[in-house]
Amino acid sequence: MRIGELAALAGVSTRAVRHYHHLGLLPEPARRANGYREYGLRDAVALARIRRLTELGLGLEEVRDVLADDAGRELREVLVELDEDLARQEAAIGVRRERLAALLRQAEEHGGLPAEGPVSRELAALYGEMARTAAARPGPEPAMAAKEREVLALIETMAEPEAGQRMTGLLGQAAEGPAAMARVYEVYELLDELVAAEPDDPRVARVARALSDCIPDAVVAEMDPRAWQVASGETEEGADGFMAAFFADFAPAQAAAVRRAIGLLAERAR
Amino acid sequence: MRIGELAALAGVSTRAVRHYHHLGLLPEPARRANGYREYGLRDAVALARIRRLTELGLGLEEVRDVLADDAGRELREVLVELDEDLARQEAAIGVRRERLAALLRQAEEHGGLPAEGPVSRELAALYGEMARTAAARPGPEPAMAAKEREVLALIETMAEPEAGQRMTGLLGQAAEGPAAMARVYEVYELLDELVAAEPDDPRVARVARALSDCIPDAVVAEMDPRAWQVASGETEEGADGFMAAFFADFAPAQAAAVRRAIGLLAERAR
DNA sequence: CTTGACCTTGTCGCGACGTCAACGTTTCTA
DNA sequence: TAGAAACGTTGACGTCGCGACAAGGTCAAG
Repeated sequence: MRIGELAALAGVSTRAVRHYHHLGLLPEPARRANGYREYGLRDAVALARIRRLTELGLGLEEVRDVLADDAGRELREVLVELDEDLARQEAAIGVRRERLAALLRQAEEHGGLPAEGPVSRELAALYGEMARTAAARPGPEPAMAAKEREVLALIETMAEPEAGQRMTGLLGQAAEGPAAMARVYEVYELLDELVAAEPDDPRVARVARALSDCIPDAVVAEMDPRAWQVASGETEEGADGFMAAFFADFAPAQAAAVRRAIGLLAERAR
Repeated sequence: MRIGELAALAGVSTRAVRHYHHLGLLPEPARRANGYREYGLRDAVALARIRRLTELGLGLEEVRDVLADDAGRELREVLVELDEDLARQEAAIGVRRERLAALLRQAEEHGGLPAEGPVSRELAALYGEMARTAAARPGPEPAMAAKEREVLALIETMAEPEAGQRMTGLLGQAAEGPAAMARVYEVYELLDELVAAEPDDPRVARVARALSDCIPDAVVAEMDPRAWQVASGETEEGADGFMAAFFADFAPAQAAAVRRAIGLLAERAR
């Protein structure tokens, strides 16, 4: 047999056969006078075994080890290990398919794939409300509003879906209705004015109070108690660094205002 | 944020972030005076979206397309396609795991993994019988015996398990018992003598008859009718080329003897 | 003699980064 | 104040199982 016949017999490519030679998986056979490799049934048997092992999912190195040791002991271990690996892969694929199915279902129920733009329908609704409010107000939209959208999107993409959507839901409840959202926008403008201020600017306290006043008591009562630690700066170094990034993205005076607002909310929660 | 903080926030490596920059997935942010990249929450949002898409299994090129088009239409198509792909992978893994489980089960029932050495327990038994016969006979084992083992192993590794094991079972039945196997070994020696003979050597006919006489009528009756075509040379060019390799591995006179033996069996089958 | 199907060796490419290398910057510590 | 540890920068190579191509040599048939 020449290499093409051998390869066809085993159902692999000639390139693969040469590759196996190169890796030492399959011994190089004798050559004809013209340099062609000359194979016998022995080689077909060996190649078939290689192919069966690779089809089981073994890497070529593993196949070589198994063929070399030829003990049978090691093969069993490798196969068991391989099966565990396959089980993990299968589980991972299952998870991904479930998430895909969830995404596609959600996309059909209310158009809008969560993987892009606003994540959840709650957040999409909030974005819509903000857009309407901005359109109804004179002048350009406050820069703070855009930043707020970013923060919310980040929270939803990074936190567990449950927690993220709960938070968005709370905020949507806090700014429910055009009037409430209009007040929020006024606070955005106040925050915008702090962009170049010092952290000890007297306006910081007033903005913090205005921000706190935007949140109704019902919402404050349901907020995550861990949030109150943020005001004291405890979480800045710990956890996932999210809050650090959050505050670092603000101007100093803005960060101070937000921090103090959270402190006010903490007091109200008690 | 510097790149390490961003990466930690999103749960990826800094290398991955730079990779995304390189591919144009994530825009290069402004640099500090020292050349460090400076990131904001915007980038964290973008990176989180990239990560979610890649975790769904999209390739980076696909992610870039999706982010660029931002239509949502295309994303749905990609996701559906991806789900089909995952389904295929899942099925393939399932098949592999089933085969693995079958292998391991068989290995426990009677030690000996089919992926190495003799394939089935029938063949292992046959090998054992051959070894005993060879030990009981004077002189070295005929070369033909080793070749026979190779052929049988090849058949079992390449054919469907069912057909291969049936064939081995038949042969085991044909050479059942020490006396029968001893007669087979005598035929092996006759075949060995033909290694340098011409195809028209008068011994060819006698060897063919001896070979045919080794197979009892009960076995002939159960053999695959397609085998009879082999004697006429019909299958040499068709099918999978296995028979071509089979005969090519013999010396010309040996091949002729086997072919004529099959012809004799075909007559007996009628 | 050409054509086309085979064979030879050798090298690059893929996908999503990991992992040096060789160097500069910042920050903590003795 | 020096040095070390821990960051950052760009660039290039390694991974895995071959596929694809280059640039030829060999062989049977028309």
